[in-house]
Amino acid sequence: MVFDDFDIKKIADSGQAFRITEEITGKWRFIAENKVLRLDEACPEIPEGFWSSYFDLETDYSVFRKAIPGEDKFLTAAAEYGRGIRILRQDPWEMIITFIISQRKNIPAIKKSVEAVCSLCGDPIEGEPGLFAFPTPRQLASLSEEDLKACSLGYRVPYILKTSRMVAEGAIDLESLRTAGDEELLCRLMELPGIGPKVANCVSLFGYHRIDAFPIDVWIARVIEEQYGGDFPFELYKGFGGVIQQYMFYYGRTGLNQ
DNA sequence: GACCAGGTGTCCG
DNA sequence: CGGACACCTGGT
Repeated sequence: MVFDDFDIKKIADSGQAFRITEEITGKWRFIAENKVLRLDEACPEIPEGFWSSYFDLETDYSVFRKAIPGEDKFLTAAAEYGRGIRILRQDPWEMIITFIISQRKNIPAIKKSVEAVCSLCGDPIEGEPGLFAFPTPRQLASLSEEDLKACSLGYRVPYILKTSRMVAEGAIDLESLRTAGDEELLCRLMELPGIGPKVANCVSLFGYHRIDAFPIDVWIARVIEEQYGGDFPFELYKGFGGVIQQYMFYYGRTGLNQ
């Protein structure tokens, strides 16, 4: 099985998902769409079906790590350090809003805003008092600017409202984009207000499982600059650059000094 | 109180 | 097309 390549803490800290919470030490809660899963970090039992797919358990990540040349000491270390991270299969709509929110925010602030939005207009989750599903496009589009301002969204409020309206009104069909090519997908996503190259790549990677998508944020840019003199060999990782990106990101942000 | 945080849109050369 | 700049708000 893959349990030598599945690490809840690393996944929670990898910045792909912002509704992961350590409820009690060692006991984690995941919320995705309108579903809740609780896992014990010592012996995680992942149900078949939705959650197995969510954690991408059918993929063998060791294959990706083997593509890293031994001479690349940095990436070799990063991949070992990040072993256990998986590219989650999340909902495209949730990724769009979450990563619009994420711009120029730190992780605690992102989580706070996401939870505020869910509580404000998401459906209550059955059997889970106090927990709410991620809002639908229509639910978000129905909010006022003031409602959203109360979620500490600042200048992102118009981005979120406009994007929600566009999706709710069918100006863009997130489902049909599942079959679009990677480039086409990025272009279509960037037609939405508040989505530029970085967010579009995050949505592609985490929402559409385009594991070749390679979001470049300040951390990755820093790593590429400092470790590769600004010239990263993307061609070595064609087809799964996003997995490598996750190792770089996690190591750059969590592992190196700081 | 200043400074910055997992960017984007806009303007200007 | 590249670079500079403003933008809400809270917090490694």
